[in-house]
Amino acid sequence: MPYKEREINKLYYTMGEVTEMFDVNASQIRFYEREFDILQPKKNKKGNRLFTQEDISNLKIIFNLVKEKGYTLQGAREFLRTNKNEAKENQRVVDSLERLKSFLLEVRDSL
Amino acid sequence: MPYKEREINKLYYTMGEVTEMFDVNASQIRFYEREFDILQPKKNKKGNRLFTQEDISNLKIIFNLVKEKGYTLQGAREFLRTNKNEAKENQRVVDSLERLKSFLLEVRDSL
DNA sequence: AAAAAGCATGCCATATAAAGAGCGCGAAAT
DNA sequence: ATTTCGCGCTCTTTATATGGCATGCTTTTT
Repeated sequence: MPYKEREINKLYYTMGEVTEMFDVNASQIRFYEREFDILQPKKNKKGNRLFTQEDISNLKIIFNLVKEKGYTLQGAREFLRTNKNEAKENQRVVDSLERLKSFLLEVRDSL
Repeated sequence: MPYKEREINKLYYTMGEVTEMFDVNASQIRFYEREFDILQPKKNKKGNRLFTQEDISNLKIIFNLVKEKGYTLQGAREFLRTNKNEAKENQRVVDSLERLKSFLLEVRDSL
């Protein structure tokens, strides 16, 4: 009989659990769900939300950005969006700078 | 048209210059002055504001945080309190790159 | 069965934040 | 002397963010 961490690795959290966890009310969670694409909890046949660990994690990030860091919802959205593509963006910047460098060398040589 | 990092910097900027520089209206600048301790432009005998280079620099940082990054004023205040030096340095780099960019654009157009 | 609890959607109300607008005044410039 | 600019002040407006309610449907409890 293998050891299972059922409590810790819960599959799904209910709306009530989530509101208690973050000490907010349900309408705010639903509101955030509308505001942030990354929040997409599953729903059961009845329609009740089933928040995954991933959803909880995303909510933590969002609440941190908004409540601790002082981002607007808009700002938090953009932050999340650009952090997702962080690697891509870095590469893009590097490429851009490389092109810039060779251009500068050309300019210098033409003077 | 040589590229110069350093520009001849004015000692003081008037309210009109500042509002045009940031494309905002005066009440917002005055508002920010109340909201951010860091903003303390001098005033002449008449009471008109004399914005120093330092004030401009601080305004740039604030506008970047609020308009680009999506911070609330409250969030920007806290950010500045703990990251003022880093923010300054970042802004310095950004300014430098933007001057470089416009220089490059001029070069391109002159070809 | 009846009552209560939990959650759904949808709409409206509220609070605060952020920005803009109007005004009368005065100094300086044209 | 008229215009321009900016002052402080106050009032409004707009946007953001959150809360709350009405109603209805299941599930759980009494």
